[in-house]
Amino acid sequence: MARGAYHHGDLRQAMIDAAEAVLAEKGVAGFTLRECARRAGVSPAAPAHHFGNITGLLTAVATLGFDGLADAMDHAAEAATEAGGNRLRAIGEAYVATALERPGRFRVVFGQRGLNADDAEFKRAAARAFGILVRETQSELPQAEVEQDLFSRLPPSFAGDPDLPEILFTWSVTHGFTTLLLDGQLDFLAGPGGRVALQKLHSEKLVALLLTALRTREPVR
Amino acid sequence: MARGAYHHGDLRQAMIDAAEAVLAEKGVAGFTLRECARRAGVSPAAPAHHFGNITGLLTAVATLGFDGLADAMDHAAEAATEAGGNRLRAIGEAYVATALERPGRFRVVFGQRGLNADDAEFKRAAARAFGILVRETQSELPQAEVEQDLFSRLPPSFAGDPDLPEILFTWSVTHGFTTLLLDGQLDFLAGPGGRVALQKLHSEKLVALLLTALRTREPVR
DNA sequence: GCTGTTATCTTGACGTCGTCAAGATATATT
DNA sequence: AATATATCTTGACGACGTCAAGATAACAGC
Repeated sequence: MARGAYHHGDLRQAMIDAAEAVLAEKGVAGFTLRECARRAGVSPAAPAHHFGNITGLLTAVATLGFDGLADAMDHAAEAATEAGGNRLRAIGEAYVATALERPGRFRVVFGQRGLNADDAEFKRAAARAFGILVRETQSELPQAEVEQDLFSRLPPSFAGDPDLPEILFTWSVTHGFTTLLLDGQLDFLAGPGGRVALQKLHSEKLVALLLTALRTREPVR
Repeated sequence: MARGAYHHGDLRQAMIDAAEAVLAEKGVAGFTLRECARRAGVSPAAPAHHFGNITGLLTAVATLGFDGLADAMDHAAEAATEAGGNRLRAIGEAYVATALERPGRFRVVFGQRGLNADDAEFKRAAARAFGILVRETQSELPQAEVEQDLFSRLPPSFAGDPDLPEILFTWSVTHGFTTLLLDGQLDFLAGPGGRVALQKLHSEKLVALLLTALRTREPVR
């Protein structure tokens, strides 16, 4: 018998599914715990045993969001290697695509509704996603003699790392574009189906600019 | 007698001040209309006449947010020219600094609480801020023969513009870093006073990478 | 300066929200 | 079979956004 299969069957999973659906439909602003419970067919107080409160539910969704990003990036990088493509471009595209595919998750991960940042699973997923970004950014840097064990000493104290600027640069470009696109800030630039067109612009042009910056590595004043 | 000075004096401004204070203290998640009304010393229904509903109030704050960004960028660019500095670096620094100074405004502008995107003032402020970014990014591009009237045909239909990738690249880097910093995603990288240190990293390193990419303008595969 | 009009704010109420305490019910354990 | 534990319901509480109706203050026309 499956764990958690009592009255409902698997309320924990049902609540997460409902939460993702509500988030995708109504966004973070329109998200309510009661509606998720309603969709799962239980009373409003039922989820408390599984998640504590609404923050716990959102943290669970955010954990899935980080793991989804990490899975997509890992898979994309591997596929790029097999196809002879660039790995960093692949993970950038995967980042944007994953956010567009499951906007509910992404909005929770980087949204303003409170999360439980102390949650162990959440921290693990976040560190994993960031680790992939670190690894792929470093492998794109011109200096070949980069210490390979840098990833392994994550997460404690990344500050002072010589590659930190480039890592944050990569994340900023990718995350910034994704956020602007997903939040509709770029909608005025494009007509119908505009987000897909902008997504194409990202993978064809913005990633090229990113790679240029990383490979040049010359101080500019 | 000042416009809007009836019973309260100037409820519209008082509500906006209260909203910014609440946003700065409790973030977007903890924001309520009733608390703002309480701080302004009026009943919960009073603001309706000035803003319609809570979305109207947030839209007013967001308008201030865009105008604040535009003011800061404009001022920084002018100061940079006088001091012999780089204008695009200056507006990037101003973007980050403004967000850190008034996180409440920034969180509303780019947050998940609903805004009224049709509001005329809001659209004007948004177009103004974006226009500055467009202008300064273009002036950094190597091709000197850029059509100078490009800014003036904002906002309708920016799509298809040859410089759009670079413009979005600049915005993505700047906005992405600001968002990650303000939302605490980078807190694990730095100790106490870490945000200021990361802010310094941005202006010293990330902007340099951005300028490198813009000035090179070579397709990278 | 008085009166009517308009703008502003209060009052009271409605439905919904998150959460809690207490009780009911089904599974697990012994 | 009896007990313990996990799960869910019920009922309630205060707080929320918003609305309709009424009160109050400022303005406008004469």
